[in-house]
Amino acid sequence: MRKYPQLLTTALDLFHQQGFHATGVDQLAAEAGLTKKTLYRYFATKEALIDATLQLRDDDFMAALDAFVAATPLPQRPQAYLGYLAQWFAQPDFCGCLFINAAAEYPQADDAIHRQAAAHKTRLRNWLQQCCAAAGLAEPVLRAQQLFLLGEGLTVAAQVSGMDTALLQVAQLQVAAWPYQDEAVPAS
Amino acid sequence: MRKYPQLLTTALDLFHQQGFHATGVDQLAAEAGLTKKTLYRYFATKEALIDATLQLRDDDFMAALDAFVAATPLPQRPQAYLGYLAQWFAQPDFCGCLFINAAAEYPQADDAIHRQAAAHKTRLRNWLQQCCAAAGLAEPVLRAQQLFLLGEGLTVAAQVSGMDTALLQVAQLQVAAWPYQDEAVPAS
DNA sequence: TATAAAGTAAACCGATCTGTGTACTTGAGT
DNA sequence: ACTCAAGTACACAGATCGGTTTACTTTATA
Repeated sequence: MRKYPQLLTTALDLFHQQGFHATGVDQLAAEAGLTKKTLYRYFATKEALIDATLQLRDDDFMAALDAFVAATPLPQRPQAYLGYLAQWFAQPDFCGCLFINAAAEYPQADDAIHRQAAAHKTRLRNWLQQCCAAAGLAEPVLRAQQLFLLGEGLTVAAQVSGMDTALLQVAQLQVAAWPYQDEAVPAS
Repeated sequence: MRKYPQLLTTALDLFHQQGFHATGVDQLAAEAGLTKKTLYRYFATKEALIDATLQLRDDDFMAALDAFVAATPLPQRPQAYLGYLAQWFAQPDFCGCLFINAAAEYPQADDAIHRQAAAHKTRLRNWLQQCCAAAGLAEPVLRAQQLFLLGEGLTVAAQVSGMDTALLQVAQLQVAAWPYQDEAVPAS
Protein backbone atom coordinates (compact mmCIF):
# COMPACT_ATOMS: atom_id res chain seq x y z
CA MET A 1 0.00 0.00 0.00
CA ARG A 2 2.31 2.74 1.29
CA LYS A 3 4.60 2.18 -1.67
CA TYR A 4 5.87 5.73 -2.08
CA PRO A 5 7.02 7.19 1.20
CA GLN A 6 9.36 9.33 -0.88
CA LEU A 7 6.37 11.11 -2.34
CA LEU A 8 4.86 12.09 0.99
CA THR A 9 8.15 13.21 2.49
CA THR A 10 8.85 15.25 -0.63
CA ALA A 11 5.37 16.73 -0.39
CA LEU A 12 5.99 17.60 3.26
CA ASP A 13 9.18 19.42 2.34
CA LEU A 14 7.81 21.30 -0.64
CA PHE A 15 4.55 22.31 1.00
CA HIS A 16 6.55 23.61 3.94
CA GLN A 17 9.17 25.46 1.92
CA GLN A 18 6.97 26.83 -0.85
CA GLY A 19 3.38 26.61 0.30
CA PHE A 20 0.53 24.53 -1.05
CA HIS A 21 -0.64 26.60 -4.00
CA ALA A 22 2.91 27.40 -5.03
CA THR A 23 3.86 23.73 -5.27
CA GLY A 24 2.71 22.11 -8.49
CA VAL A 25 1.96 18.48 -9.11
CA ASP A 26 4.67 18.29 -11.76
CA GLN A 27 7.34 19.39 -9.32
CA LEU A 28 6.05 17.02 -6.66
CA ALA A 29 6.25 14.05 -8.99
CA ALA A 30 9.63 15.05 -10.42
CA GLU A 31 11.31 15.58 -7.04
CA ALA A 32 9.80 12.41 -5.64
CA GLY A 33 11.24 10.50 -8.60
CA LEU A 34 8.03 9.28 -10.18
CA THR A 35 5.66 10.25 -12.93
CA LYS A 36 2.43 12.12 -12.63
CA LYS A 37 0.67 9.01 -13.86
CA THR A 38 1.91 7.03 -10.90
CA LEU A 39 1.14 9.85 -8.50
CA TYR A 40 -2.43 9.98 -9.72
CA ARG A 41 -2.75 6.24 -9.29
CA TYR A 42 -2.37 6.69 -5.53
CA PHE A 43 -4.01 10.06 -5.07
CA ALA A 44 -7.12 11.01 -7.01
CA THR A 45 -6.44 14.74 -6.76
CA LYS A 46 -3.86 17.15 -5.44
CA GLU A 47 -6.17 17.81 -2.52
CA ALA A 48 -6.12 14.12 -1.60
CA LEU A 49 -2.34 14.28 -1.58
CA ILE A 50 -2.47 17.33 0.68
CA ASP A 51 -4.83 15.47 3.00
CA ALA A 52 -2.48 12.51 3.22
CA THR A 53 0.49 14.81 3.76
CA LEU A 54 -1.24 16.61 6.62
CA GLN A 55 -2.23 13.30 8.14
CA LEU A 56 1.38 12.11 8.00
CA ARG A 57 2.57 15.38 9.50
CA ASP A 58 0.01 15.11 12.28
CA ASP A 59 1.19 11.63 13.22
CA ASP A 60 4.87 12.45 12.86
CA PHE A 61 4.62 15.64 14.88
CA MET A 62 2.73 14.10 17.76
CA ALA A 63 4.97 11.03 17.79
CA ALA A 64 8.12 13.16 17.80
CA LEU A 65 6.66 15.30 20.56
CA ASP A 66 5.85 12.22 22.59
CA ALA A 67 9.32 10.81 22.09
CA PHE A 68 11.05 14.06 22.99
CA VAL A 69 9.02 14.64 26.10
CA ALA A 70 9.27 11.02 27.24
CA ALA A 71 12.89 11.63 28.17
CA THR A 72 11.94 14.02 30.98
CA PRO A 73 10.11 13.12 34.17
CA LEU A 74 6.38 13.76 34.35
CA PRO A 75 6.42 16.97 36.43
CA GLN A 76 8.74 18.77 34.00
CA ARG A 77 6.97 17.73 30.83
CA PRO A 78 4.97 20.92 30.33
CA GLN A 79 8.25 22.80 30.22
CA ALA A 80 9.69 20.12 27.98
CA TYR A 81 6.97 20.99 25.47
CA LEU A 82 8.56 24.40 25.11
CA GLY A 83 11.92 22.70 24.78
CA TYR A 84 10.54 20.63 21.97
CA LEU A 85 9.29 23.74 20.22
CA ALA A 86 12.67 25.40 20.71
CA GLN A 87 14.62 22.65 19.00
CA TRP A 88 12.01 22.62 16.23
CA PHE A 89 12.38 26.35 15.60
CA ALA A 90 16.15 25.95 15.56
CA GLN A 91 16.09 23.55 12.65
CA PRO A 92 17.65 25.32 9.66
CA ASP A 93 14.74 24.57 7.34
CA PHE A 94 12.04 25.57 9.82
CA CYS A 95 9.19 27.14 7.89
CA GLY A 96 6.44 27.34 10.45
CA CYS A 97 3.62 25.02 11.41
CA LEU A 98 2.22 23.23 8.38
CA PHE A 99 -1.28 23.32 9.84
CA ILE A 100 -1.22 27.03 10.49
CA ASN A 101 0.05 27.47 6.94
CA ALA A 102 -2.71 25.22 5.63
CA ALA A 103 -5.35 27.19 7.50
CA ALA A 104 -3.88 30.36 6.07
CA GLU A 105 -3.90 29.12 2.48
CA TYR A 106 -7.39 27.65 2.82
CA PRO A 107 -8.99 30.34 4.98
CA GLN A 108 -12.59 29.17 4.79
CA ALA A 109 -13.42 27.29 7.97
CA ASP A 110 -15.58 24.78 6.11
CA ASP A 111 -12.79 23.75 3.76
CA ALA A 112 -11.69 20.16 4.30
CA ILE A 113 -8.03 21.12 4.54
CA HIS A 114 -8.79 23.88 7.01
CA ARG A 115 -10.81 21.49 9.13
CA GLN A 116 -7.93 19.03 9.12
CA ALA A 117 -5.66 21.75 10.47
CA ALA A 118 -8.18 22.51 13.21
CA ALA A 119 -8.37 18.81 14.06
CA HIS A 120 -4.62 18.69 14.58
CA LYS A 121 -4.77 21.61 16.97
CA THR A 122 -7.54 19.91 18.90
CA ARG A 123 -5.38 16.81 19.17
CA LEU A 124 -2.48 18.92 20.40
CA ARG A 125 -4.64 20.64 22.99
CA ASN A 126 -5.84 17.29 24.30
CA TRP A 127 -2.27 16.12 24.53
CA LEU A 128 -1.29 19.25 26.46
CA GLN A 129 -4.16 18.74 28.86
CA GLN A 130 -3.06 15.17 29.51
CA CYS A 131 0.46 16.44 29.94
CA CYS A 132 -0.43 19.11 32.48
CA ALA A 133 -2.67 16.76 34.42
CA ALA A 134 -0.04 13.99 34.50
CA ALA A 135 2.55 16.51 35.64
CA GLY A 136 0.52 17.16 38.78
CA LEU A 137 0.09 20.84 38.04
CA ALA A 138 -2.57 22.71 39.93
CA GLU A 139 -5.43 23.74 37.62
CA PRO A 140 -4.24 21.54 34.76
CA VAL A 141 -6.99 22.62 32.36
CA LEU A 142 -6.11 26.26 32.77
CA ARG A 143 -2.40 25.51 32.42
CA ALA A 144 -2.95 23.49 29.28
CA GLN A 145 -4.79 26.40 27.74
CA GLN A 146 -2.02 28.79 28.70
CA LEU A 147 0.60 26.39 27.42
CA PHE A 148 -1.25 26.07 24.14
CA LEU A 149 -1.46 29.83 23.81
CA LEU A 150 2.24 30.22 24.53
CA GLY A 151 3.18 27.51 22.06
CA GLU A 152 1.05 28.90 19.25
CA GLY A 153 2.35 32.38 19.89
CA LEU A 154 5.94 31.20 19.88
CA THR A 155 5.40 29.14 16.75
CA VAL A 156 3.87 31.91 14.71
CA ALA A 157 6.41 34.42 15.99
CA ALA A 158 9.25 32.09 14.99
CA GLN A 159 7.69 31.60 11.60
CA VAL A 160 7.10 35.25 10.81
CA SER A 161 10.04 36.92 12.54
CA GLY A 162 12.48 34.10 13.12
CA MET A 163 13.49 32.37 16.32
CA ASP A 164 13.55 34.73 19.30
CA THR A 165 15.47 33.39 22.29
CA ALA A 166 14.21 36.13 24.59
CA LEU A 167 10.61 35.34 23.77
CA LEU A 168 11.23 31.68 24.42
CA GLN A 169 12.76 32.45 27.78
CA VAL A 170 9.75 34.54 28.73
CA ALA A 171 7.53 31.56 28.10
CA GLN A 172 9.83 29.16 29.90
CA LEU A 173 10.06 31.32 33.00
CA GLN A 174 6.32 31.65 33.10
CA VAL A 175 5.71 27.92 32.91
CA ALA A 176 8.41 27.21 35.49
CA ALA A 177 6.48 29.30 38.01
CA TRP A 178 3.30 27.24 37.82
CA PRO A 179 2.45 25.60 41.14
CA TYR A 180 1.74 21.90 41.59
CA GLN A 181 -1.32 20.37 43.16
CA ASP A 182 0.32 19.66 46.50
CA GLU A 183 1.78 23.12 46.90
CA ALA A 184 0.01 25.79 48.89
CA VAL A 185 -1.40 28.62 46.77
CA PRO A 186 0.25 31.94 47.60
CA ALA A 187 -1.83 34.24 49.78
CA SER A 188 -3.70 36.83 47.77
CA MET B 1 -2.35 59.53 -6.75
CA ARG B 2 -4.48 57.23 -4.60
CA LYS B 3 -7.11 57.13 -7.31
CA TYR B 4 -8.45 53.65 -6.69
CA PRO B 5 -9.15 53.03 -3.02
CA GLN B 6 -11.75 50.52 -4.22
CA LEU B 7 -8.97 48.37 -5.64
CA LEU B 8 -6.99 48.15 -2.42
CA THR B 9 -10.02 47.49 -0.24
CA THR B 10 -11.15 44.79 -2.67
CA ALA B 11 -7.66 43.33 -2.60
CA LEU B 12 -7.75 43.33 1.21
CA ASP B 13 -11.02 41.43 1.21
CA LEU B 14 -10.06 38.88 -1.42
CA PHE B 15 -6.59 38.21 -0.07
CA HIS B 16 -8.12 37.66 3.33
CA GLN B 17 -10.99 35.45 2.20
CA GLN B 18 -9.18 33.44 -0.47
CA GLY B 19 -5.47 33.84 0.09
CA PHE B 20 -2.87 35.49 -2.11
CA HIS B 21 -2.12 32.78 -4.63
CA ALA B 22 -5.77 31.82 -4.92
CA THR B 23 -6.78 35.36 -5.88
CA GLY B 24 -6.16 36.18 -9.53
CA VAL B 25 -5.56 39.57 -11.05
CA ASP B 26 -8.63 39.18 -13.27
CA GLN B 27 -10.88 38.74 -10.28
CA LEU B 28 -9.24 41.63 -8.45
CA ALA B 29 -9.81 43.97 -11.37
CA ALA B 30 -13.35 42.76 -12.01
CA GLU B 31 -14.50 43.05 -8.41
CA ALA B 32 -12.85 46.42 -8.01
CA GLY B 33 -14.70 47.64 -11.09
CA LEU B 34 -11.77 48.41 -13.34
CA THR B 35 -9.77 46.85 -16.14
CA LYS B 36 -6.57 44.89 -15.83
CA LYS B 37 -4.97 47.54 -18.02
CA THR B 38 -5.80 50.21 -15.49
CA LEU B 39 -4.70 48.05 -12.61
CA TYR B 40 -1.33 47.51 -14.26
CA ARG B 41 -0.98 51.24 -14.79
CA TYR B 42 -0.83 51.72 -11.02
CA PHE B 43 0.90 48.50 -9.99
CA ALA B 44 3.69 47.05 -12.07
CA THR B 45 3.10 43.49 -10.84
CA LYS B 46 0.76 41.55 -8.66
CA GLU B 47 3.47 41.54 -6.00
CA ALA B 48 3.50 45.33 -6.00
CA LEU B 49 -0.24 45.26 -5.39
CA ILE B 50 0.25 42.82 -2.52
CA ASP B 51 2.89 45.12 -1.06
CA ALA B 52 0.57 48.09 -1.20
CA THR B 53 -2.27 46.05 0.27
CA LEU B 54 -0.13 44.92 3.20
CA GLN B 55 1.02 48.47 3.76
CA LEU B 56 -2.58 49.66 3.85
CA ARG B 57 -3.51 46.87 6.24
CA ASP B 58 -0.58 47.72 8.49
CA ASP B 59 -1.67 51.33 8.75
CA ASP B 60 -5.36 50.52 9.12
CA PHE B 61 -4.78 47.87 11.77
CA MET B 62 -2.53 49.99 13.91
CA ALA B 63 -4.78 53.03 13.55
CA ALA B 64 -7.87 51.03 14.50
CA LEU B 65 -6.00 49.54 17.45
CA ASP B 66 -4.95 53.00 18.57
CA ALA B 67 -8.49 54.31 18.25
CA PHE B 68 -10.03 51.40 20.12
CA VAL B 69 -7.58 51.50 22.96
CA ALA B 70 -7.71 55.28 23.26
CA ALA B 71 -11.17 54.97 24.81
CA THR B 72 -9.78 53.28 27.93
CA PRO B 73 -7.52 54.87 30.56
CA LEU B 74 -3.80 54.20 30.34
CA PRO B 75 -3.50 51.55 33.07
CA GLN B 76 -6.13 49.31 31.48
CA ARG B 77 -4.83 49.54 27.93
CA PRO B 78 -2.87 46.29 27.92
CA GLN B 79 -6.11 44.50 28.71
CA ALA B 80 -7.89 46.62 26.11
CA TYR B 81 -5.54 45.15 23.52
CA LEU B 82 -7.11 41.77 24.18
CA GLY B 83 -10.51 43.41 23.95
CA TYR B 84 -9.57 44.76 20.56
CA LEU B 85 -8.53 41.30 19.42
CA ALA B 86 -11.79 39.85 20.77
CA GLN B 87 -14.00 42.18 18.76
CA TRP B 88 -11.82 41.54 15.72
CA PHE B 89 -12.21 37.75 16.02
CA ALA B 90 -15.96 38.20 16.44
CA GLN B 91 -16.35 39.87 13.07
CA PRO B 92 -18.28 37.49 10.83
CA ASP B 93 -15.74 37.63 8.01
CA PHE B 94 -12.70 37.19 10.24
CA CYS B 95 -10.13 35.16 8.33
CA GLY B 96 -7.03 35.52 10.47
CA CYS B 97 -4.15 37.95 10.45
CA LEU B 98 -3.22 38.96 6.91
CA PHE B 99 0.45 39.14 7.84
CA ILE B 100 0.53 35.68 9.35
CA ASN B 101 -1.22 34.47 6.21
CA ALA B 102 1.29 36.29 4.04
CA ALA B 103 4.20 34.77 5.92
CA ALA B 104 2.58 31.37 5.48
CA GLU B 105 2.08 31.76 1.74
CA TYR B 106 5.56 33.20 1.23
CA PRO B 107 7.50 31.05 3.69
CA GLN B 108 11.00 32.08 2.74
CA ALA B 109 12.25 34.62 5.26
CA ASP B 110 14.10 36.59 2.58
CA ASP B 111 10.98 37.11 0.48
CA ALA B 112 9.93 40.76 0.32
CA ILE B 113 6.35 39.94 1.28
CA HIS B 114 7.50 37.80 4.21
CA ARG B 115 9.75 40.60 5.41
CA GLN B 116 6.86 43.03 5.23
CA ALA B 117 4.86 40.73 7.48
CA ALA B 118 7.75 40.58 9.94
CA ALA B 119 7.99 44.37 9.87
CA HIS B 120 4.35 44.68 10.87
CA LYS B 121 4.88 42.37 13.82
CA THR B 122 7.87 44.44 14.91
CA ARG B 123 5.72 47.55 14.76
CA LEU B 124 3.06 45.83 16.83
CA ARG B 125 5.60 44.72 19.43
CA ASN B 126 6.92 48.25 19.73
CA TRP B 127 3.37 49.50 20.19
CA LEU B 128 2.75 46.91 22.92
CA GLN B 129 5.92 47.91 24.70
CA GLN B 130 4.87 51.55 24.66
CA CYS B 131 1.46 50.48 25.86
CA CYS B 132 2.76 48.45 28.79
CA ALA B 133 5.20 51.16 29.80
CA ALA B 134 2.58 53.89 29.63
CA ALA B 135 0.20 51.75 31.66
CA GLY B 136 2.68 51.81 34.53
CA LEU B 137 3.07 48.05 34.62
CA ALA B 138 6.01 46.63 36.47
CA GLU B 139 8.51 45.04 34.09
CA PRO B 140 6.89 46.55 31.02
CA VAL B 141 9.29 44.91 28.56
CA LEU B 142 8.52 41.46 29.92
CA ARG B 143 4.79 42.19 29.94
CA ALA B 144 4.86 43.43 26.37
CA GLN B 145 6.52 40.20 25.30
CA GLN B 146 3.94 38.16 27.16
CA LEU B 147 1.13 40.23 25.75
CA PHE B 148 2.49 39.77 22.26
CA LEU B 149 2.70 36.01 22.77
CA LEU B 150 -0.84 35.88 24.08
CA GLY B 151 -2.15 37.95 21.21
CA GLU B 152 -0.44 35.93 18.52
CA GLY B 153 -1.57 32.71 20.12
CA LEU B 154 -5.15 33.91 20.35
CA THR B 155 -5.09 35.18 16.78
CA VAL B 156 -3.82 32.00 15.24
CA ALA B 157 -6.12 29.87 17.40
CA ALA B 158 -9.10 31.96 16.31
CA GLN B 159 -8.05 31.64 12.71
CA VAL B 160 -7.52 27.89 12.73
CA SER B 161 -10.15 26.72 15.20
CA GLY B 162 -12.52 29.63 15.45
CA MET B 163 -13.10 32.08 18.27
CA ASP B 164 -12.70 30.47 21.69
CA THR B 165 -14.19 32.48 24.52
CA ALA B 166 -12.58 30.34 27.20
CA LEU B 167 -9.15 30.86 25.72
CA LEU B 168 -9.73 34.57 25.59
CA GLN B 169 -10.76 34.63 29.21
CA VAL B 170 -7.61 32.76 30.19
CA ALA B 171 -5.55 35.48 28.57
CA GLN B 172 -7.61 38.28 30.08
CA LEU B 173 -7.36 36.90 33.61
CA GLN B 174 -3.63 36.53 33.25
CA VAL B 175 -3.13 40.11 32.11
CA ALA B 176 -5.45 41.42 34.80
CA ALA B 177 -3.14 39.93 37.44
CA TRP B 178 -0.07 41.85 36.34
CA PRO B 179 1.24 44.19 39.03
CA TYR B 180 1.95 47.87 38.51
CA GLN B 181 5.19 49.66 39.24
CA ASP B 182 4.04 51.15 42.54
CA GLU B 183 2.71 47.86 43.90
CA ALA B 184 4.78 45.67 46.15
CA VAL B 185 5.98 42.45 44.59
CA PRO B 186 4.57 39.39 46.36
CA ALA B 187 6.98 37.61 48.67
CA SER B 188 8.64 34.65 46.99
C1' DT C 1 6.82 -18.56 -20.25
C1' DA C 2 2.36 -16.12 -20.65
C1' DT C 3 -0.10 -12.59 -18.48
C1' DA C 4 -1.51 -8.66 -16.15
C1' DA C 5 -0.47 -5.05 -13.14
C1' DA C 6 2.26 -1.14 -12.59
C1' DG C 7 5.94 1.51 -13.87
C1' DT C 8 8.26 5.27 -17.32
C1' DA C 9 8.34 8.95 -20.81
C1' DA C 10 6.14 12.38 -22.84
C1' DA C 11 2.52 14.37 -25.49
C1' DC C 12 -1.81 16.33 -24.76
C1' DC C 13 -6.22 18.74 -22.75
C1' DG C 14 -8.78 22.72 -21.31
C1' DA C 15 -8.50 26.08 -17.96
C1' DT C 16 -6.22 29.64 -15.67
C1' DC C 17 -2.22 32.37 -14.57
C1' DT C 18 0.37 37.06 -15.00
C1' DG C 19 0.97 40.46 -18.08
C1' DT C 20 0.47 43.09 -22.88
C1' DG C 21 -1.41 45.00 -27.19
C1' DT C 22 -5.07 47.06 -29.98
C1' DA C 23 -8.96 49.87 -30.85
C1' DC C 24 -12.30 52.80 -29.20
C1' DT C 25 -14.35 56.23 -25.75
C1' DT C 26 -14.44 59.58 -22.26
C1' DG C 27 -13.35 63.86 -20.10
C1' DA C 28 -10.70 67.74 -18.44
C1' DG C 29 -7.67 71.74 -19.66
C1' DT C 30 -5.96 75.10 -22.73
C1' DA D 1 -12.90 72.92 -30.66
C1' DC D 2 -8.39 70.39 -30.12
C1' DT D 3 -5.44 67.57 -27.54
C1' DC D 4 -3.83 64.15 -24.76
C1' DA D 5 -3.95 61.35 -20.85
C1' DA D 6 -6.57 57.83 -18.97
C1' DG D 7 -10.32 55.06 -19.10
C1' DT D 8 -13.03 50.71 -21.23
C1' DA D 9 -13.54 46.39 -23.70
C1' DC D 10 -11.39 42.55 -25.11
C1' DA D 11 -8.40 39.67 -27.69
C1' DC D 12 -3.99 37.86 -27.16
C1' DA D 13 0.64 35.85 -25.48
C1' DG D 14 3.34 32.43 -23.27
C1' DA D 15 3.63 29.83 -19.24
C1' DT D 16 1.80 26.90 -15.93
C1' DC D 17 -2.00 24.75 -13.63
C1' DG D 18 -4.41 20.07 -12.42
C1' DG D 19 -5.33 16.04 -14.68
C1' DT D 20 -5.54 12.42 -18.76
C1' DT D 21 -4.00 9.63 -22.53
C1' DT D 22 -1.07 6.89 -25.40
C1' DA D 23 2.69 3.87 -26.15
C1' DC D 24 6.27 1.34 -24.41
C1' DT D 25 8.86 -1.21 -20.59
C1' DT D 26 9.52 -3.49 -16.42
C1' DT D 27 8.41 -6.96 -13.01
C1' DA D 28 6.20 -10.38 -10.29
C1' DT D 29 3.61 -14.38 -10.33
C1' DA D 30 0.72 -18.45 -11.89
